[in-house]
Amino acid sequence: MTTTTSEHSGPATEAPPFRYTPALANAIELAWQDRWEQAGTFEAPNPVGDLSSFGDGVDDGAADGAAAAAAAAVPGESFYVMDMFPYPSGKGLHVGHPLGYIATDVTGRFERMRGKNVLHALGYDAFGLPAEQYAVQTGQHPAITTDQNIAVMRRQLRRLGLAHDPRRSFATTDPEFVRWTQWIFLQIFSSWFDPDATAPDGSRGAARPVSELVGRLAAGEVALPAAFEGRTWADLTPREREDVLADHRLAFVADVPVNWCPGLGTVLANEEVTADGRSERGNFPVFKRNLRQWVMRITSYADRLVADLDPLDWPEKVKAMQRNWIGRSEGAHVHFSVATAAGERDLTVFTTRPDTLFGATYMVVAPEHPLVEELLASEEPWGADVPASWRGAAASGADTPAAAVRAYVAAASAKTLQERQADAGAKTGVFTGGYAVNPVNGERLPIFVADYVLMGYGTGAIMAVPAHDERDHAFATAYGLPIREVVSGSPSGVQESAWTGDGVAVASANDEVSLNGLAVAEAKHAIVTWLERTGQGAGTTTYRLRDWLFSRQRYWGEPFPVVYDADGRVVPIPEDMLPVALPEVADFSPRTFDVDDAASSPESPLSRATDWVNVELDLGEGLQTYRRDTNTMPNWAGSCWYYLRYLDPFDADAPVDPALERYWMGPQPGGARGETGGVDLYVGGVEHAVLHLLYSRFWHKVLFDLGHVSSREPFHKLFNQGYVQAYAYTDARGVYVPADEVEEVAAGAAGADAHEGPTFTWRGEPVTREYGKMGKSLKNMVTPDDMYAAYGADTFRVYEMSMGPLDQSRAWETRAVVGAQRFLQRLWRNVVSEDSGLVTVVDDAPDVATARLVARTIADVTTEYAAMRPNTAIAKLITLNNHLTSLPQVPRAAAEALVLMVAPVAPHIAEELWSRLGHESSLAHEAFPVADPALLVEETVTCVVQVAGKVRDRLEVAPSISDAELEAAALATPGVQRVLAGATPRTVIVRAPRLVNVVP
RNA sequence: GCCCCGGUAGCCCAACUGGCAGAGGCAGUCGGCUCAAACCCGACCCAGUAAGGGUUCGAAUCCCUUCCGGGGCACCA
Repeated sequence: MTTTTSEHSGPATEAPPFRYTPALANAIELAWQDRWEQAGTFEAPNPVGDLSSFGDGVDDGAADGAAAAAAAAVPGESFYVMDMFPYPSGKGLHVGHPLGYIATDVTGRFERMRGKNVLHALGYDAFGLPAEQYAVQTGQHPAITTDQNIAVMRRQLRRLGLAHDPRRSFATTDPEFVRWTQWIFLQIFSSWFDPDATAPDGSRGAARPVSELVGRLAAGEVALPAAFEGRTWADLTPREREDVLADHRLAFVADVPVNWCPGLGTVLANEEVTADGRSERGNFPVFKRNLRQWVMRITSYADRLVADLDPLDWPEKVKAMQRNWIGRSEGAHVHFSVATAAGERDLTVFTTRPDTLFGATYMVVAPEHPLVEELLASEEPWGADVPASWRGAAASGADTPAAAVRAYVAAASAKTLQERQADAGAKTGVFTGGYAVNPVNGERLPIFVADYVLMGYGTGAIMAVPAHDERDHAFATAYGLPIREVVSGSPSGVQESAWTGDGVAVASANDEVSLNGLAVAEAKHAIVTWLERTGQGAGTTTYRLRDWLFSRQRYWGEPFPVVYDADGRVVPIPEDMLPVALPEVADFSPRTFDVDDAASSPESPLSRATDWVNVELDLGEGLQTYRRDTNTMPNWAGSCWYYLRYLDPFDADAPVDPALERYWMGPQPGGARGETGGVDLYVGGVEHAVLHLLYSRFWHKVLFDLGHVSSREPFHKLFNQGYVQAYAYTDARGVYVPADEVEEVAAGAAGADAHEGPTFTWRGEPVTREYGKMGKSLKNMVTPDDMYAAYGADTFRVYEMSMGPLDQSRAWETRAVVGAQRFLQRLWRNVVSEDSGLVTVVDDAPDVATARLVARTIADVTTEYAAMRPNTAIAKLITLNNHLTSLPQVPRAAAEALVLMVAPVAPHIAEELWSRLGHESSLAHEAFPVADPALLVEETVTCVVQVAGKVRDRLEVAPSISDAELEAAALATPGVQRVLAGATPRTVIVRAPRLVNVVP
């Protein structure tokens, strides 16, 4: 293409006719975007299958590198680069949104020029709340809204010139995609976690088909649960069998304590509830309720999810957040026996400090603990020796433990999670009237109910060791309970405050075991050994991670591919009947409630589609009436596996052809993708550190265990890009004013406060500056469309990439964009005459200085691009460009190298210049320049001569100079001579060829 | 409260395993082009690295303390 234009950048200007103006930039960009699309330039060939060649008939541009590459074998080296895919919100993009997309595009284009087969595509995460809420308001089906939003977003992003393979784009709402999401769900449903199985990577404990478990149950190798004692597998009804299997399935329906959010009308996963007990979306109160819901047994994988973080090339911060969330902690279960009205009961506690067992002085159970009711059965009055403070709040006026505890439990359950956490620190509780026997010394310990112990962690019961646990210490102090030191080391005494540090065990012995004198770690080991030998406990590991609540009471999500028979037994839908599509409904909204109505229950919009819910099917048991599941999957389902579908978007037989998964994602021990395999580069915001990234790792490991994928992790390298933020301004009333109309008054200028920084005015009135998100409500939004119109996409790309390190957040500054534009204008001028439009480069060889600078730039820019530092790469390109500007004539060799190196960040202008330089095909597959090593070696280097660390002189020396020669030369310099003034140096440090330091 | 990351010219940011504090951009100043201005071209100006202490021949870089900013976790037994 050769774009000729006489358009000017503005009406009143007389710019030269071939200047690189925004108008010219736009013309070039649109033309190249069309050409790329028509030629299929960025279509990445698969090694096998329907995408192994380029779009049939569409591609006549055989001259393009992509087509040439496809004709030959697929490159052996693949590079799979991905963005966390967008939710098409319809609100419109601002200049911050494309940051990550540009970054992956730059890296992808660079790697493509390095000869790799680069796969880069973008799909849409299209199920979810905004489209549903819009549907609720307007009655328009969310599918229509979603399609419209996707179309708008596609157009906006296309204008950026992203090198995506358009054939591989999809939305999670596409029926074919939903089909495979449901298929994977059924794979998980049909699997159980066999703790004794070995995974393909050698780890212990792996997913296996449930059919294997059925075989073992039928053969009696695995015992039935206690409820079915005396019966055999063959005796059980189908419903009973399913109940047995549900205890093992990786996806199962169960009555579980869930986070119920009346304001949203749905239940939420733990990860979707904020630390202060509110919904992440909408910020509504959340209550704990027991409800029948789908759950995924992610906790089975807790160990592997922790262990496999190590080999991943991820930011340490994200790894730490995942480790923290999983919260693995090693300790012991210890059995205490409790006498109740109904007889002896076991109270098992979890502790990370079994070495402090001898220091236990009381017990605490969570208000929801099942033992509570048993303890209260007796209804006996308080014993005479029970202090008043143990009897609960005076207001309750309870004269029996049962009444006091019930009042306390009721009060605790009425609290929202938020209230419960707000009260943390103030320890409250009530004595239950019961006692537990400490297995190490037979002491009777009073059992309290207190809400500082959580039912959701460990066993929901603890042994309290006030001397060595701060929480127990606070409670013991408040309730007058004894504090007994069993680990030495407290500086101020344990009566004063708990000692949780290291020390030596004291007062910790019975007839069979003594911990006295042992350090903490040894003492733990000794007591666990004793507990295990005597059957009173065992070493164990627990996790903070909870199983994943997987159902939502919403319309716009994937339906569950199961039905229930007349007995309420879950029956999976056969694979050939997938996908299960959503029914048409009149009302898309779940029933929502008053945000504080804890007693309400969820009611899904699907439950009203009775024709759909009640269905006659033949599922191999004859025609029967079944009931469908009226929940839908959470928004995370599609994003748990979408990265596999880009590889093989049209596969009708599997979510992905295993051969393609191996080629694009397979492990490369010692190579780029390491032993884990996975996507080569995954870029997105840190906000997904635990949610999406943990869930998809879990699904991936199940697919790995079942043999569907060869990689054991989905994402080998993860990169978190920063955010683009912006200044906003408020006037005296606190109302936002348009940021682009605010004027800055320099510090020290007339009228400015000399001591403060710069001040700001809007229409002459002072305004206050604040910093934060970009958005319409703050009147500081700048859109990509604004940038295309004012500068063109290339300038916008260069500016975004040059603002600073990719992983840092940065402030948008529109007035600084002109720097990027000047760079590209100068680049243009170095190749093309602004007056005639003709190419001005000459074929003469570059002078030595230019050749060296070109070589140096190639070497540096290659390093910077490869390390994802486009900001420093651009700085070096600008340096070379400025050097070429200073030459009377630009040599072709230098210009071509520069154009190729600019291509990843500013692809349109680079293609245009490349074309004008006489090349017929796109530079997208052109080899990235390689520096001539001979030119990288400096002829002379500057050696710094220091005396006592201060620079006193400089020498121009050969890089190969020896230490001795250099030392002699340095000592002879006038600078050294002057400072030393005849004295003999004590030491001379020589770091040839760069530095000599003389120590006088 | 605990943990992590950061603080370098007016602003955004560079500086390889410790070795000349400056690559690049914005803003500013001066000059060229111009009737003039903008654009453009050329040149210039600009910090001793948040503060203090330590290690070292030598510290922006390593260690300690403090301050400031950003983020994560927070009754997890």
